[in-house]
Amino acid sequence: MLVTPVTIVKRQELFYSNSKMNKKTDEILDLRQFFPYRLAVLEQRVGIATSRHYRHDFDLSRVEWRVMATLAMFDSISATDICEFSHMAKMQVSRAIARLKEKSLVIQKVSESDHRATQLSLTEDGQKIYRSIVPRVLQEEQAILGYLSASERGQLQKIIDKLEDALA
Amino acid sequence: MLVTPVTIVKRQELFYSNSKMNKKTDEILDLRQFFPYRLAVLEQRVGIATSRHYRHDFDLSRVEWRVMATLAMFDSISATDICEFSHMAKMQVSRAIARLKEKSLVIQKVSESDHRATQLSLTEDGQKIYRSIVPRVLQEEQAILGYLSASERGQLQKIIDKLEDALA
DNA sequence: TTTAATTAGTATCAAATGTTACTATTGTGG
DNA sequence: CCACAATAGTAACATTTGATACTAATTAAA
Repeated sequence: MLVTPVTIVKRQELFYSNSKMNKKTDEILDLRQFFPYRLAVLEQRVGIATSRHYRHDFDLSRVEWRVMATLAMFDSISATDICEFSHMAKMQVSRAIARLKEKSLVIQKVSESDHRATQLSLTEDGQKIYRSIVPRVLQEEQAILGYLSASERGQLQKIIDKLEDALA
Repeated sequence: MLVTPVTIVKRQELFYSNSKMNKKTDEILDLRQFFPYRLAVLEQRVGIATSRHYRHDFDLSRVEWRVMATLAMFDSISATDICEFSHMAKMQVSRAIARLKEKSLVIQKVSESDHRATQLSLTEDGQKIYRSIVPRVLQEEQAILGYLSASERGQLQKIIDKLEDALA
């Protein structure tokens, strides 16, 4: 069981304030209030809760799921487009496609207009699996967001929008 | 360059509303509005921005950094306590400790009271490096949060609190 | 006590991931 | 045209990560 931290620096002001951040440099950082850390912990938990629905039951990795979710949004799309759309590196996407082809969930054919590129799409099986996953992850999302009030959900969306714009 | 999605389901209501989530199941999920996905993308960016300050300049992995940050908060602590406090698996922590010992940033000695357990602490060098990192990551945090208004930062903190309580 | 069950930490092996470089194809400047 | 740069996708290698199982030590149970 964990004892009490030696020195917990009060960082409420830091988190809240926008002031010029020149506090003493040799202070102890309280990880539990450090935004990047909190975000990482939260993301991990949300990711675990969500990925159950495709990993456990359909043996899909997160990258594979994202590729499928991207393909479902487009008629036919190249691997590079998937990278751009889904914010993943091309090697990740390439490998995910390879596995999805093995599982016959995705078809890949050389593009007519550019013989370097390929056109990808979900197979019937791929679509079927996709359609079974969607309501489940949506329900999971709603379960999680359900812990927030309606106005908090609005705030959250706006905040994520802002941060993404800023960090893009 | 990416073409327009075939069918973008309007999911604003879903994201905002708390309603009973029985929409048609065979809809297309718009990844870009799906909370777990957005959170993952955001977390990745924040993580990259933050980790620059210890990875690039001190060759520390994220886990190593977290172990150090945890050690800095306690006089002397066991590996298991680090796991519990920092939300990491024990194998991750064990490996991070091994590397930190190689770098002479951490000392590990067998606990007096329990000869299975160990007591860990930062070395002088470890403390020195820690103290150089803290102001940098704090500044990075502030730069990121600086894109939000003061009230938004407050909202964000409250929202993370709520979600973490719920998902714990 | 002696035995069984639990715990702390690590070793080991398989799987996933990152990095670099390669092949094939297309675009571009002379 | 032709040489050269840029692009799409993959291969190959090194490194990291995850899962399992193991050793040693402690606790609980009979």
